[in-house]
Amino acid sequence: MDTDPVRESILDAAEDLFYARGIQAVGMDAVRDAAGITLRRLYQLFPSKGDLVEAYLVRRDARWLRSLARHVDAATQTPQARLLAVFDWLEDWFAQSDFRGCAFINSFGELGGTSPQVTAVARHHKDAFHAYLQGLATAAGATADTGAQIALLAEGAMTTTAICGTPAAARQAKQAALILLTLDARQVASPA
Amino acid sequence: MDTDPVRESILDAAEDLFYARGIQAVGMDAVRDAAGITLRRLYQLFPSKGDLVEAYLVRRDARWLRSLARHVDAATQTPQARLLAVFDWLEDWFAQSDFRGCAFINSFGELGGTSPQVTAVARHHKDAFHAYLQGLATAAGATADTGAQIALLAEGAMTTTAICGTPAAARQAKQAALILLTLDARQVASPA
DNA sequence: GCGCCGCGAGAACCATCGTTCTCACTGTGT
DNA sequence: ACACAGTGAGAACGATGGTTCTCGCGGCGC
Repeated sequence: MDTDPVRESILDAAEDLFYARGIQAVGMDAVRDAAGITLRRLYQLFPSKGDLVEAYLVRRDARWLRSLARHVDAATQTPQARLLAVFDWLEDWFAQSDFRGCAFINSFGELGGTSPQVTAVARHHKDAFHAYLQGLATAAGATADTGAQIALLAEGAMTTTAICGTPAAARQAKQAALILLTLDARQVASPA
Repeated sequence: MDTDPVRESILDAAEDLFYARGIQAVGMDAVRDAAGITLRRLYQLFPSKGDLVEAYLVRRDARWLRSLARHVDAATQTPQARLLAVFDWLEDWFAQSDFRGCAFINSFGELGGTSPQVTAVARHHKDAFHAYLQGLATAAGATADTGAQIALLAEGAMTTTAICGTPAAARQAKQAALILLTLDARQVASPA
């Protein structure tokens, strides 16, 4: 059910195109060409472009978080290392030649003002990502607030890398996260 | 020259619409209606939509940074307070009812993949903002790297507030910035 | 063999949108 | 008074893109 190969190849093509060029800049014809199918089949599986966009975002959300979690789970030395591994994963992602920022931030910027569906998926994705980071942070002995702050660093690194093209942001964010984390664990800073 | 009232009112209308709905979702007719002028005048002042978009972004860049700098200059108690005032200004911005994130992040997400002009203005804006923060940070006795980290917090707060709608991000970012700043000034954390 | 259902390929349709053109009108210099 | 330059209002044009339709064909049950 979740593994219809035609559906997946359509979503593969749509993801490449939407992520690289933006959603509105990609026509259904381009998706058809890239997927190597007929327009008829495309509309049978996704009755409208909005459905295709939503499916693209939903699948990317699930895969993105799963890939991150796998990388984090691969570095299970300490709870702190798990949290910091997030930024190594981000750094690898940023280094990919086709990196163009967070698909959900981009989609929200493009369609958040007019499409409640896109807004909902983007919000769901960010909520899940931030909750995941807060879980890692609390597991490392920090407060949820520190987890939220570390999430802000990760978000900032994504957009900064995308727009400015500087590869330093991931490492800067990691270093800041380490400081916030160790400080919080030692409770050096007094709470606001 | 810089103060043609018709030109400014067109840019006012375009800014409202582009920022609220996204650029591609706003037609030139909508700009004409909102500005209360004729299409002919519109095209006399901005020969193409691309020109209008670029002028919108360039003006917003200048005004945004000027408004921020004015707020910072109004709080000249200490160099540290100046840097932290940035986050108070952000919090005020985030609280505005029409807040929909950073116009440059949004525009980049929408058109960065296809428009070099939009990419260039967005990059210029982010470079200027980050340089400004790094200047405030070094003035407060921190390193430029700490300034860059604080910039990541600010960027993350913008997108998180826009997408998740949580009003806490500005304060969380401010608190994290304070920690990074004081720690860096005291050189408690060893560099990576 | 023979209807018939579903498919592939692509044209067609319809709305939208960026851009330009028409046309009637008005103010102005002589 | 009159030629004329520029304007407002809106139609028109051309391209694009989402969506649907046509047509010819191949497989499948009787």
